[in-house]
Amino acid sequence: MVGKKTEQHLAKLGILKVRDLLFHFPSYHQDLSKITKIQNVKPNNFYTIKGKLISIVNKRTPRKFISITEALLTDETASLKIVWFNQPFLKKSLRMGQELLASGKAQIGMNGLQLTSPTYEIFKKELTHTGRIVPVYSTTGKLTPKLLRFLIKKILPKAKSIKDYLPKDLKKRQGFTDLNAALQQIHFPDNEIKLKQAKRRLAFDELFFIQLSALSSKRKLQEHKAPQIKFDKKLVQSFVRSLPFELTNAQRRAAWEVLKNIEKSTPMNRLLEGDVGSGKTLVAAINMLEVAKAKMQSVIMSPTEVLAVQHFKNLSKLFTKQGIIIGLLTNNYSKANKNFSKEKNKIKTMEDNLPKTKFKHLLEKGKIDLIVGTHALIQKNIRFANLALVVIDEQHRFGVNQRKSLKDKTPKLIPHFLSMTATPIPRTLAISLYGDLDISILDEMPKNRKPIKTYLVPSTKRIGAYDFIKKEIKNGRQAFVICPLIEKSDKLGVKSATWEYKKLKKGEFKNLRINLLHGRMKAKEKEKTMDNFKSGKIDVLVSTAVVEVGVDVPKASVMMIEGSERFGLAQLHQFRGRVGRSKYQSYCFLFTDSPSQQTKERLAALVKSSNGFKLAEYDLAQRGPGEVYGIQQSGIPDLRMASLTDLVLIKTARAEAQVLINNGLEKHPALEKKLNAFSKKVHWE
DNA sequence: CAGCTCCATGATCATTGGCA
DNA sequence: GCAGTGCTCGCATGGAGCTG
DNA sequence: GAGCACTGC
Repeated sequence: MVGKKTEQHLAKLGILKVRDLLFHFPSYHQDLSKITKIQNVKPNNFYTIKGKLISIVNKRTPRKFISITEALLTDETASLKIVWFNQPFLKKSLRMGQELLASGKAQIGMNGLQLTSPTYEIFKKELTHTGRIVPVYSTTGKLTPKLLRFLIKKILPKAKSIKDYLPKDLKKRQGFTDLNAALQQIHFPDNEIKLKQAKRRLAFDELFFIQLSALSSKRKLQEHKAPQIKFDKKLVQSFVRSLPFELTNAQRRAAWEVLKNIEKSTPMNRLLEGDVGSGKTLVAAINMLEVAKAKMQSVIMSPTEVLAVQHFKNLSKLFTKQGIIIGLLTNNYSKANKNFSKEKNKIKTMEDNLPKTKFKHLLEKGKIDLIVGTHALIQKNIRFANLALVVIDEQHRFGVNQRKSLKDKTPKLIPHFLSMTATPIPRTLAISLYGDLDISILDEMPKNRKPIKTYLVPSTKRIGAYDFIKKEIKNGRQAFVICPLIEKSDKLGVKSATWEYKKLKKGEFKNLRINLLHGRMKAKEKEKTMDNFKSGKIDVLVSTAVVEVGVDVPKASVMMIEGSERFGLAQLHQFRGRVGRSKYQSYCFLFTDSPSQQTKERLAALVKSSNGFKLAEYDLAQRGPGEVYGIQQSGIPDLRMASLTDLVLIKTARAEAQVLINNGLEKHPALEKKLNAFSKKVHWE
């Protein structure tokens, strides 16, 4: 279809077929449709002018070999000089007296007004590069915007042969244009209105397929059966009562949602969102308890071994009196504890360091009620007797493949799934990202938790902050110092971790044990540093954003963040969550050199609110969905046209997708086909 | 550190006055 | 498969910020 | 000039 050279170039953009090219949407449009009379051209603005070419000259600069082409364009009001660099061929390709259009910025040269390096086009009926609303594409290497426009314009007629996969009645209902028309208009719009319509239609498509794919996989899942775990009110009540603290309302609500969910015979697929410390594990625990009492098994999977061990310890403590057998399975450990009710608060070890084969055997026989482990391990060759509940920590969506791999390990029923994440994604957004999941949110912190005192510190009080840290450390606490960069790439004096580390070590904190942590260190070093910090061998840790999620350093009470304007709110919030994990009052100091009012407001939001969800929403509104922490990892395909902030469109997409699913997709083969292609693209998790 | 992409930039004329 | 014709687009370089 | 499509042989 295209020559091989351009084909190669296009391939770099992922464009292999004509179709891909048609769907290579402009990243934005430039409105060059207004033609200004030369008379009215003023310096330092961008104009499109139209006029006759009355002179064109090539010059050379004396020193360097730069060629300059000067032309004079005249319309009925005046004439204007145009300057191009390094393209002497223009003189040949343009003829005197020709009508030209040129778009560029007007500047004052020594010799008066001129248009510098404008994009130009010989006037004809069908303009493509100027004198209209012009598409601007993302390009690579040798491809230029002009070339791409040329190619696309050439093949645009072929858009007619692509069938519109959206059902007619849907289009009618929503007032959408045809796909063909939308494609025409998205590339070469006739006017703003038609462009908007096209955008809306294409944006809808993107969101629609996300929803459709999510809902259809949700429906598929519901065709399977899951073990029903009867809600045992007394059990839950007595367990909750036995706890040394009270549940938050959010926890009650979430636990209830889950309990009701696993009571059904259709498999649960639910996402539990909650800030660090909001008590997600407890919600899971309540349900795992029920499962165990129903003589079934649950499993909880963590991303790292450290976290798995932490969970193991916590759950062991929690279930002290429940007579549940808990197993831990990681690369280094495999053990199983039984918690007896009679021996007060003592955990009796049933088997420690037992060989993995034996562990697996016990597991398969159903002798272990609750298994804690790492993601990878549990998916390896392990069999369960009757797995009923799978809890996944910090892995937002459980892939179909992984799900399958677990399904094979258990007789006939599909277990219930509960994913937990500490990344607070606003509900509205979460619905569109995780349309196949039900969502529970813990947006409330336990009462006994002291909110972290957060301050935006002016540079004049920096010394005071350091003094404060020293005081805290004297009292046996520890502190983080977070910097946005590793090395000093200071164009605008942004703090870097290495730099800051050196400075502090020599200066303010020279009497303290201080260490550095960043992403370019070797894994072992990182680990060692973290361990040292955790065990209190280090007072101050200077670090970049790599501080591991979920690390628990109880004695850390100060989080100091340099260049805080460079982080998203949600991320700052995550940092803040690393501190204040115990009874001590904790603090967060934000530093910024940015004088901008907007950043100040943003940071002020952080000072005011300790609610991760609110902050994420704020980020969503202020900086757009791309900036919301955690979106990148969500496995959402690139949205070119759609914006995740367009909640109205998301809702309609979801509603329409629901209608389609309910009525049966089979009636719309084109749609089904497209959906399958889409699902294939997305399902690599 | 490398490899890319994105963006801004590139060049000037002619006059004047004093001096040899 | 090869030559001839006619079409469109065609700068160069450096620093910058981003990602693997 | 580089690519490329189209034509005509």
